[in-house]
Amino acid sequence: MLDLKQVRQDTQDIARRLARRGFSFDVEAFTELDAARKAADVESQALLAERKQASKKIGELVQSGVAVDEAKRSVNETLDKIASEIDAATEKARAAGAAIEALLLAVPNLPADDVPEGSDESDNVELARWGSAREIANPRDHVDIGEALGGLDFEMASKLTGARFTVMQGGLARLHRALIQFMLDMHTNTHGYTEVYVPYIVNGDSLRGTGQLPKFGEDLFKLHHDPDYYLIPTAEVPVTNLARDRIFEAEEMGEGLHFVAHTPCFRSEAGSHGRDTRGMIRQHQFEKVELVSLVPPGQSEARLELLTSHAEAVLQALELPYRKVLLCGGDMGASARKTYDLEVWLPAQDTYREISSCSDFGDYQARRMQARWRDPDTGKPALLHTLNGSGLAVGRTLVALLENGQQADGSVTLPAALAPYLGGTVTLEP
RNA sequence: GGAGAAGUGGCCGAGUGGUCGAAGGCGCUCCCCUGCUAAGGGAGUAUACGUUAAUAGCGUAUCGAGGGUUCGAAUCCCUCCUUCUCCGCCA
Repeated sequence: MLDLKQVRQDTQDIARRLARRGFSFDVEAFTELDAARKAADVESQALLAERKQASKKIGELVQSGVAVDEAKRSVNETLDKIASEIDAATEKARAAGAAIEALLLAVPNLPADDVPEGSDESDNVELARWGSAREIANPRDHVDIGEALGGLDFEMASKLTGARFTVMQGGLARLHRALIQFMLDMHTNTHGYTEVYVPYIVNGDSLRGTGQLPKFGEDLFKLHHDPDYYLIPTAEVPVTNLARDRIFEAEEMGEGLHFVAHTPCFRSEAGSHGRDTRGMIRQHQFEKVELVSLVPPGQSEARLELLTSHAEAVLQALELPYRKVLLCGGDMGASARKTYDLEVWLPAQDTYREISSCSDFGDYQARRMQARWRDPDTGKPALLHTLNGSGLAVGRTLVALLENGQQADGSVTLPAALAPYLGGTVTLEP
């Protein structure tokens, strides 16, 4: 969330900047709530101070030998007067504080200055293209290719569970697993990330930390458990929350903490919009290799470029044509202040589709989860900056490899980089 | 799942109803001393909110979380969470 102090100070400016991402910030409502909170705060604090003084006085008298009843009598007047007011005043202050908190939690992050204005994906800006699509006459989509290979079965999955799930077997299941290993190895061996294994089920605090709650609960699979448990929608949640309520020393922070994790991701919203009903583009369950960076403030902009390049390196190694897109304000996730999407070329769809999303969150998530480090210059705890990006979405990578590697004879040719992970072969035969 | 023990500041660790935001130690910062190294002396060292020009003062809150008792709670009571030990179960 945003810094309450900053919002209070630069209210108009904040509202103007939020408007660039299509969020209308109710300045009047905020100002009113904040004033009410302040008034309630001052009132309850004054009453508490009064009671504290009176109690202290009783304590002093008792210590000096005065009987307790006697001591109480001497300050009774004050206490009687305020006893009834304190409950009401503190409750009022608590409610007013909660109201501000709720309002603030619903406000998205301020977009970075270079984020283009716009309301939806049509206002996104294409920055670069890499690779060139191979000419494929009458390209088949991954569903046809996968079923022809005998490795992709959506009907079986719907029998086991329902719509929006996949069963893979044989060479495809192996390719799927190989992709995960390949990505993890690249990020740990050449990009310097630390691999972590994390829970796939998280609590509400973690989801509030990264911003999925309170606003986007309908996108989550919630378990029957008390207290509330949720299946993770992305590894971003457990991995970023590794820093929740922590203060890192400058030495352990170094140039930043960089984690990579492979996890399944569970999304309930997928499918409710009727988009991508065919194939494994949009599933309730999919695998992702996720990059998460926690860096000292001021370093997140540079880190975003680096992190994005790490995701690009996977696409390049897999020889998949893609483009890099800068999201406009209206298309970004609420917590992000700047996001690059990497979109891979899908011949059958004759278009680029998102395969990675890399975002800089500034201190927005860190403030929610109180992820801090001890700033060596001041000696004081200061909020970290957080980033994450997919490196890559595994299911969609598989789709892209099938569609881009398809041959006229029904086989699929895979990039050489995968050979070590596939027992030396780079061809999938029907 | 059962039985016990414990959760205090960056860390360790005192504190069972009163002036305790909290002794002491470690770590850290500044100063002094010391011709190296090591050691020594002194001062300071939580966070949030409010007030303020102020990162100065002052006020309020915070001792796992939430309730309760009390004029007053780190301290007493209740519920929950977590950790540890033992038992059960289990990949």
